[in-house]
Amino acid sequence: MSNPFVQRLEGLACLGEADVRTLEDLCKNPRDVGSKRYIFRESSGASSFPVIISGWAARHQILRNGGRQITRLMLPGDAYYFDATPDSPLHEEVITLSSCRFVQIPHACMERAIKACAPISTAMRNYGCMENAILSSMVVNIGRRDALERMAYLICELHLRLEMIDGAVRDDEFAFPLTQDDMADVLGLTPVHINRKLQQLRQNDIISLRSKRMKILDLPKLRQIAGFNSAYLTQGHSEPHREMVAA
Amino acid sequence: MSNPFVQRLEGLACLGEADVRTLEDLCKNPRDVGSKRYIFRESSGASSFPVIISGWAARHQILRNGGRQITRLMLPGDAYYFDATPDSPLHEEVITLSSCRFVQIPHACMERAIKACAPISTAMRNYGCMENAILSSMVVNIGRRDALERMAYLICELHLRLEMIDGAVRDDEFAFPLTQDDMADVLGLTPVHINRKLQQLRQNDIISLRSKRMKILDLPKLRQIAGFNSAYLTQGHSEPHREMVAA
DNA sequence: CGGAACATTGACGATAATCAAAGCGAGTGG
DNA sequence: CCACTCGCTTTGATTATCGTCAATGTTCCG
Repeated sequence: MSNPFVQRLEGLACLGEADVRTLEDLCKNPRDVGSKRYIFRESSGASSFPVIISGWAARHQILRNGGRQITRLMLPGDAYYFDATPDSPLHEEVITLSSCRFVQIPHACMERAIKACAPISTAMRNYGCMENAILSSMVVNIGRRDALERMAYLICELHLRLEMIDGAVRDDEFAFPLTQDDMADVLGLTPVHINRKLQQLRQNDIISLRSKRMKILDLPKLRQIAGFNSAYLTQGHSEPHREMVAA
Repeated sequence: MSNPFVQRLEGLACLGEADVRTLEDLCKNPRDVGSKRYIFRESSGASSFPVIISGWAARHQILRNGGRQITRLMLPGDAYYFDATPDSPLHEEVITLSSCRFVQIPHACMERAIKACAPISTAMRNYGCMENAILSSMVVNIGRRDALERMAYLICELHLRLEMIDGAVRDDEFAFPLTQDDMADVLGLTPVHINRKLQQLRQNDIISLRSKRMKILDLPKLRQIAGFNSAYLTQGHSEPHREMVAA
């Protein structure tokens, strides 16, 4: 199976054979770690950045009151590529949410690759834009949707992102390593509340989630709750999830 | 006064004289518009992107229930530069929040500049990373801080961003064109709630805000409430704003 | 002067947080 | 193989932050 990071970049710019080889060179010597391991710690002068090959990870920040917010779920092919010359200290850390295989790419090597290959430069720029778009949608999700909508949206987003990875989704079913605590920290809610809303989705036969496997039973309804999908948005102002059974 | 966009990019990469000239060429023919005008509408095939020269603007999304979330406040020098070849439709629009001067840069021209000048390419890549960092901090802010903390954080962030622009801040005082409705849509709250929390900050002599001018009276306390500032974060787990007078 | 947009206030309601306890399930060690 | 533990999930009761609704005030502008 080919490298998901390379595949990702191929989707973001037109790469030549030489570019692909250059990237694959950067991804040699992957490492394996277990769940809940830090693979990037706050340290401004970090000289390399992690790229996820398999498994899930997350970027998060810890607040002074002990609160935690995950800012980005990292799926296979995702990288924590940041400003190569950061003045501002990075508050974010990267932690694995499942067993993971990942590579550490030295910044200097990536810089070299970017200088040498224009398509790689374009791909990385576009990667930043894509991350940006996902972050924007997270802001909207957390800022303006209620708990049920948020959760539905998250599931829709993950479903879509996973579909773009070889063999990650089959019959709308996929591995889902997040604990309810993790989901709470993604969505800005409490674990207890997550639990209750999950059950609401389950009882309405919209999803099933057991032993770290998620199956979407009713994708249209899930998307409707989430207000996902541009098609839905442009269909005019249809009503939110009124027809759902009350909890 | 020099162009704030060029200054911004100069802060993000080391530009040569030729690069600066190229960028200044891109910024010819600015346009002026009044407040609450769209300067970028949802339209996937947009051929140019806006750059703010003076005034404030915002990227936002409108939800199907009429809700609105601002995902990014755009200050002078900020651009809405997105993926040059977007497959996914853009849901975001850019609206001015005050009278604005801005330029529209054709994507093709920016592409050409990026191809021709490596430093510009680097600067734009870093610009994306910087936006990313701001968006991450917005996610944390909205996801895990209460209303008062959120507002304090927003003010701190804007103060810091404005300080980097020539003449925008003087004695911790600056133009602040946001209405309370705008602030609500930035912070994921309601206007009524914004109003009450603003008063809390005013009554504690932390800020003053009158006729679109913000003055920070007690920056340390404001930052303390917000949990801003890495210095503060690393000072150990000090207590949140307990000493504040209850509303 | 009149109107519109924006800000302020109060009363009430609802969503989500908090606290606390019990249940479940997978892996570990005796 | 069973008891035990640990992490995670589930449940109930209670609290509080924030939202909603509605009315009044204020400021700005033509």
